[in-house]
Amino acid sequence: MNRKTSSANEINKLKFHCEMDVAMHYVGGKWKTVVLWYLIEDKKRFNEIKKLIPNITEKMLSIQLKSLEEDGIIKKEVFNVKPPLKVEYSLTDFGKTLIPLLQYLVTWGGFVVKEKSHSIHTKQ
Amino acid sequence: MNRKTSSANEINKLKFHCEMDVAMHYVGGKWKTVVLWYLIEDKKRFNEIKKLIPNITEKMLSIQLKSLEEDGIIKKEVFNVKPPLKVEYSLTDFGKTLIPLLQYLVTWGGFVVKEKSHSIHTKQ
DNA sequence: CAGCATCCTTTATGATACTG
DNA sequence: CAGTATCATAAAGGATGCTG
Repeated sequence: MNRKTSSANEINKLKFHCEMDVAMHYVGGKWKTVVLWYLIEDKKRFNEIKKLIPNITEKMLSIQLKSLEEDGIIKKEVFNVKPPLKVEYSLTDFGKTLIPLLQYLVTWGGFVVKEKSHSIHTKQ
Repeated sequence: MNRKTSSANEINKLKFHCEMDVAMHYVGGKWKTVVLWYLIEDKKRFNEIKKLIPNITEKMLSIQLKSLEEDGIIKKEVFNVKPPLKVEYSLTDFGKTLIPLLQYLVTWGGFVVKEKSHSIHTKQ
């Protein structure tokens, strides 16, 4: 695999130094991977996601959903115009290409929790 | 896989909401994955990494390397005490468990660059 | 229900100069 | 060579109240 990534990539006016930058643009930050994780299973409504992630604020959830939608990772469907609104979020086909990555992240995270809780790992 | 992650995990005094939080703690941020990517191949010196990532500042590289070392992902070896110093950074065994993830990230990033540059993907 | 607006604090990142 | 110190901005995150 090529590590000599001296040329910059450009996607929608954004410049990236390397493929890693590109990937992290889509899944980086504190919340995106968590939100996406809960959308793998099935489409969900705003408050469903909110309840699944107790410590996220409505503002942050709103920002993440908007960002993911703009990036084409998820799609938003509005089912009625008058309150109470019904809105559903789901992965796009493009977003589904992230599933293996999300699964690996969760698996690795779980692995680390086990390792660390058993104090197998120490600082080197 | 279990998505009901209501219980918090704790690693070295840090609390995490779910496995995803844990994983992102180790590889999140703008630089960590990039730095780690260049360390897969072989151990490297500070200025070697710096040259491979032209737009990183010494300060940021220093912060990332310190953080990765504290997390046990990389190890630092100092070979002489008097300037000019020789310091080498390399992945620990624990850090090497991240390699598949890093490879997937780069592969996915490359895939996206291709897709987007061909305008196959549009906002939904 | 599904958000947005506002104000605020905390992290992250950056530019530049300097040191053992 | 391998960093640190300082000053600064930008981005992320959060609390609270309000709205169509």
